[in-house]
Amino acid sequence: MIHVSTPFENAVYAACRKIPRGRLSTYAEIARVIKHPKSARAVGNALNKNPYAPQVPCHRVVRSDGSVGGFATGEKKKTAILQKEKIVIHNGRVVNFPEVFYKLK
DNA sequence: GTCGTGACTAGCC
DNA sequence: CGGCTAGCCACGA
Repeated sequence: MIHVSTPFENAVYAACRKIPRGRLSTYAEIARVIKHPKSARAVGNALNKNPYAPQVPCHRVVRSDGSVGGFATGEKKKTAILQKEKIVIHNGRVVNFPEVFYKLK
């Protein structure tokens, strides 16, 4: 039995996939786009399952305060990938956060 | 049907 | 700047 994504999760993945390389977004932003502005936490849960990885760039989603946040395979891994995408991270924080931030919708 | 948990957020000290 | 609290939503047990 394959994992069945809920409409909510599907919406999260769809929004996340729109984030271009070299840019990033936040859990709150995705939550806002999918019409669940208060569900940033639920968004994190959906990305944690993320059956579409690495098709869905869930690593390009960080916290609203600019900190990297969590990652299924480790926060460290997430940071490494983001740095590959030319995103500058220092001490677990996105240095130029407002510059690389990709506003959805 | 109820409870606990989590890759969160905004507010307050 | 850092730490703590309450509120929020979806999901599994």
